[in-house]
Amino acid sequence: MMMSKKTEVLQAAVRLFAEKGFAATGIRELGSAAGLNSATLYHYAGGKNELLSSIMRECLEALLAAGRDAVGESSDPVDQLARLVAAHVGFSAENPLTGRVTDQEMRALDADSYSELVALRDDYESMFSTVINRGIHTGAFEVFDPHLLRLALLEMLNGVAHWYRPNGRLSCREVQRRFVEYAGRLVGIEHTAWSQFDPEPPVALGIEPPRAVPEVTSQARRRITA
Amino acid sequence: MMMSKKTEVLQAAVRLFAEKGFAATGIRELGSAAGLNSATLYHYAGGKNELLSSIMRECLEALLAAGRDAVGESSDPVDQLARLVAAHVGFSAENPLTGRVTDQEMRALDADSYSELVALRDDYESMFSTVINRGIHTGAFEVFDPHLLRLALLEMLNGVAHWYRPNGRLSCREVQRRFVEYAGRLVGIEHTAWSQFDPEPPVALGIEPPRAVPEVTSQARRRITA
Amino acid sequence: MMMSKKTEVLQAAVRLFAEKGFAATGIRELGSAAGLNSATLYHYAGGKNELLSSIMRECLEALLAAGRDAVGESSDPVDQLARLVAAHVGFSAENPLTGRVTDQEMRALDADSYSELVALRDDYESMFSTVINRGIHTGAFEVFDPHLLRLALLEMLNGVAHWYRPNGRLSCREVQRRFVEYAGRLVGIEHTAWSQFDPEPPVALGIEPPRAVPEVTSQARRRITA
Amino acid sequence: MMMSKKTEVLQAAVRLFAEKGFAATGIRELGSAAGLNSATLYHYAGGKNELLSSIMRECLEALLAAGRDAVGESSDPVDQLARLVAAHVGFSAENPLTGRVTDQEMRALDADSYSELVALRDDYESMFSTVINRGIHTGAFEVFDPHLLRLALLEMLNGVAHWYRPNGRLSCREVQRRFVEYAGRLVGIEHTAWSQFDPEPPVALGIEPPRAVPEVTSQARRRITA
DNA sequence: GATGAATGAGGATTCATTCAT
DNA sequence: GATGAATGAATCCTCATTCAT
Repeated sequence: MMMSKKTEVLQAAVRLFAEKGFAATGIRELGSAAGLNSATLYHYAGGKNELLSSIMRECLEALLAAGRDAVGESSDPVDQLARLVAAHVGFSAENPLTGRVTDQEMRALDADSYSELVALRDDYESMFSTVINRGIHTGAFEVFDPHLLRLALLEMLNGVAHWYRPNGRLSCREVQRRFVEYAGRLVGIEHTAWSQFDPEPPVALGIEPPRAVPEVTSQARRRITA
Repeated sequence: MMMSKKTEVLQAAVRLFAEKGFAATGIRELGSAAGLNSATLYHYAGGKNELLSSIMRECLEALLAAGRDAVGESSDPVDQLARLVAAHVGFSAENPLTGRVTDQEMRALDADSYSELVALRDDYESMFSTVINRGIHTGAFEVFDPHLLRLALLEMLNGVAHWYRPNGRLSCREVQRRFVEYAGRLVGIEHTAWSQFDPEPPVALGIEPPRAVPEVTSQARRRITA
Repeated sequence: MMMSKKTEVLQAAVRLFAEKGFAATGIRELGSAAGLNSATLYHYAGGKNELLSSIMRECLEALLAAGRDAVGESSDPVDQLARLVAAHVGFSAENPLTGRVTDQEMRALDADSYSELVALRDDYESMFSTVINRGIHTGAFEVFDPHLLRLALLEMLNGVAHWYRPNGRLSCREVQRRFVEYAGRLVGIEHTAWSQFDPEPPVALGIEPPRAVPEVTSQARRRITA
Repeated sequence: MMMSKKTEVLQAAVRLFAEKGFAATGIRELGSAAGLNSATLYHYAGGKNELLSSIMRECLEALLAAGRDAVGESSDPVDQLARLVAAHVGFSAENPLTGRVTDQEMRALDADSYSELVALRDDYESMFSTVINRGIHTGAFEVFDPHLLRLALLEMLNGVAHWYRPNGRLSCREVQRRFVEYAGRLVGIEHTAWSQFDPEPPVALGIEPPRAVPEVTSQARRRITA
């Protein structure tokens, strides 16, 4: 199936913004990465700022939807946390570049987009607070300082986008399961509670650039770390 | 005591790089933030790139030194991990802007500085691997996938620089103690093991800009998160 | 016939480089001399260095071609020398600004262009050596120190670009014939040998700026020297 | 004997102006080449422009004096021409850097210095005109177009400063004698007329930088051309 | 005599963006 | 849809020069 030109442009933007940063990426660079004249790019995507806010909106809306799905599946906080963590990790592993851009380039947004997108992000993060608080309330979790823990947990999860490599040692599913265990430990749950848990496969965004499929040589394999 | 002009320049640079990013910060902006003509800035600090690499070198060397001190205090992996975590958290809380710049702007470095500073960072991170592996070896830790856990732990610790506010709800010392507990849970240690632990107060870098002491209004208080 | 914009730019550059020197000519100055914003200039011609190397390449290639034509017309060294001298003088008189720039700004070239263009120049100059040596070998020339003579002769010929004025006392053709006589004397040939010689009219480069046609006042006439 | 600091500064300026051109030479560069802070340089030599005009004044006055000496030795135009040529060649060979700067950087002078120094140069060059015209008048020279010939001759002589290398194949004295022969041919004199001529050794200017004495290896010797 | 500090002006180049074609 | 041409503003950095010490 053909990909729309606009999607190609967004993919190129995600790739370059993730690699070099928004401010360090030129609009001609973006154009030529998408096979377009820089003027044509305006036709498809508007200026550089709109490109960025489109990316972040797409990312945060998908993340929010995934989070809502996760939480909606069950009313048990233990289950909800597992699903939320797995969803976040899966999302980050499947869309690492988009995730990194969204995480790091908030400051580059113009005022309007900033408030719009911060609101989305806050909505998303509040789901974690809710679940953690309910787990404590039900006695399932034993947490030192839930507010602080939410910050710690989210940073740990966001970090996945920093180091995950699609052809690394661990599959996405394995990383999801490990992180569910880590999260469980952080909230004070026995390991056994998760043993049956089977994470949902993550959603791949249309704007996440395809991973350059590497020729897997033994040398390359050795360098891949996770 | 007077602060050297060079230090003032570095502080201004840290503040702006942290706030807007390296690429988005202009050299005139840096100059005027330090009360200097942009040309004079070159007299003290060389160009923009040297400014960045100076900052990161200072940061990583101090972090490495703090890490070595922490590990050197004891030969018990449980103790070493606690000290390492407390040192990292303390460093990040005391020098959040410097820490964020160092974390996020690696990609902006020229080739030479990049390899120099990556080497420092790798040295630092390998201390965590060493301690984790020793803890597993002695049976003190029970870890699912130590390599992955080190990644998760480091991201959680680095995150402190993202959200810590000096006048927030928790003091640096309190955050240190909490994070030692979190780290302990991640490696599978009983709470009681840490109960006596008293973290070292962190080192404040000369280049970390002084925190703008806020007038504490009720509105501001509401925005402060940790 | 319209002249291409790129050619206009090169003409402006030749004029300014000849008048003020490469280093003393600003890029904004170049732009406005060509009726262009300095940024637009980059669109047509690349940076200042490319402008210079384009000029010199064009000049040396044309000179080399003219020299090869000259030498190729005959196998008699006497004839070859006459044609070579006439070609060089004609070229210098027709393209004095381009010639001066090429002569004087070698040192301003970047390393790559430098070696490329020095090679062209050496090729050109070696034609003189060859002809002089052949003339000595056949007995047509009687020369004290042929190597030194080639240096002296070439400087004399290059000098034409320093003083020639298109509307001066002597036409290009007259200067050519005189210089053929001078060259003949330097290699020890009787005057009569050249009497029939009729020089080729020189090639005008597209990048040589058009001579400002002067209003011929008596004052101006007095200042014109050749 | 110690050299005055001012002389050191002028030597450094001559060397750099000759090598890179006036406009491309920075004042800090000049300072450090003379072992001075750039501010101190102002104490000894005034600004960049004064440095240049000092150099050219020194050069042209010495050249003019040498020319007057040469012409004053005899009243025979044949002899006068030989002495003038020898003096010019000697001067150029002994002071090539100063000579090149003086020749090429006229355009960089401010208006006042320009008229002053052009006047000196014109005085000097008019000596050649005078001698040539007298030689023609007495029947000693047979010249096609004396005005043009003066131009040709002077360019040939000035050229010496472009290629002469002090440790080259030919000594200064040898080059002088050859060029007297060449000049003689240009004005139509029999070789024999010069056979006894013994050129004066040239004057070395105080501002001409000392030639870097090369280690004379066979390889270096091969690269030296004249 | 000597110099570090300081600066406004200007250096070359790239920027994001628009618009006529 | 697509693009070459165009530009003002901004980029980092270096300039020659002055002056207090």
